[in-house]
Amino acid sequence: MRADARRNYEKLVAVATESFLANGPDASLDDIAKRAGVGPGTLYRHFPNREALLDAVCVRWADSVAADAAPLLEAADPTEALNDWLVRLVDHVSAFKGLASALLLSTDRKHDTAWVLHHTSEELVERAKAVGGIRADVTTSELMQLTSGISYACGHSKQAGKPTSTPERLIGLIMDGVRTR
Amino acid sequence: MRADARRNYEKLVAVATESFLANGPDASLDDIAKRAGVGPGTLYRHFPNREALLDAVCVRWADSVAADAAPLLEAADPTEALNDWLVRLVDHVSAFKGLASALLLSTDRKHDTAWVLHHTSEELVERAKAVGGIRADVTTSELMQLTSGISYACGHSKQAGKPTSTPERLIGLIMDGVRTR
DNA sequence: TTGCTAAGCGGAGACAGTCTCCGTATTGTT
DNA sequence: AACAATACGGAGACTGTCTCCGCTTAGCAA
Repeated sequence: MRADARRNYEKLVAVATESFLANGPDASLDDIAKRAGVGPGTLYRHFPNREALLDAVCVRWADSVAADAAPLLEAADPTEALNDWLVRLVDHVSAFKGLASALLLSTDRKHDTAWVLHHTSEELVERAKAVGGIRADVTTSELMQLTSGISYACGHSKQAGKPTSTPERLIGLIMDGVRTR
Repeated sequence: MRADARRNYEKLVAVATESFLANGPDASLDDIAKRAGVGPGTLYRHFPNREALLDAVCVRWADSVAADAAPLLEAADPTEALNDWLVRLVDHVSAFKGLASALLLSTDRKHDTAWVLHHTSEELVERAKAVGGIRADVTTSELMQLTSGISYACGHSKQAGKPTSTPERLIGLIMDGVRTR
């Protein structure tokens, strides 16, 4: 890859992140190109469609989120650690304006980013199961579905200006159904 | 309202329902107008923007869903009735391609449609609480948030072709956290 | 250095969708 | 039958997506 190509690629991802965050996932691509100081042609060569650009943006995001889990993996109480992780996940996805909620639903090993999140979650789930903290019949995918759903719901009811229950509370309800007793 | 105006209004809602179902919430409005045999101007006078048309479509839908709850209100086991209702709600929202998921998040009395759904749910929740079937600290809004989240997650993971847990299962998990014991 | 070439750039423009304006047509009433 | 008031609908301005292709530039080899 030529140096100028790499430069433009980086710049585009950076600008796109900013713009998606500010204007939601429908931000104008031509506008992103302009802000990055390149023509639309350049943007579309690097990222054939909106999805691809969104993906690239999410990749960077997901890595930083997954890094967040490291301390939780060594926590004394794995069940509480799992609880914390799910709350953080909701917070992160919300902060990212739902751009990434699709990633939580993926179990695709080929899609690196999604896999990182799924895998990280799985480790925490397994640790909690190992100490008998949560039911053995609950799968990581199920928790991811519920978590992404909560992110969605929190994001959208907040957007509508409604008084909304906190992510902590909703994750808490889920965990109440999942914890052994 | 003039007779021709009413006719066009009805036709537009009917065609829009069909088109949104077929093409998702981004279906072309000019195309809907054309199919309804009217000009774009007519569509936009009746419905100043996409949101308004979507709303009108959802109104009809929500009424039919709420009607579905009638028998459940008299069920012998209110807790199971609530469980059933939530599952149906997810099914309905999914069948409606998520067009209406926003409605579940609203607690707005002024928005008739959303209110019908919220109110119906509330009755079922209250009945379940009355017999001590579910925790008193759980609110209808919280259940609606979780339910709409599940609809979202099921819809999107299905769309991505992933093996996905059933709505019954996920609602079941929620109910496990909410039931008294 | 210089010159070459593949890789990359970016703008013009085709296309599709949203929404508005306003002259024309239709309705329902007197 | 005539006349308001109401409603219609198409032309077109505007915005955004995405493609095509002539031009530019980086990187390499002599």
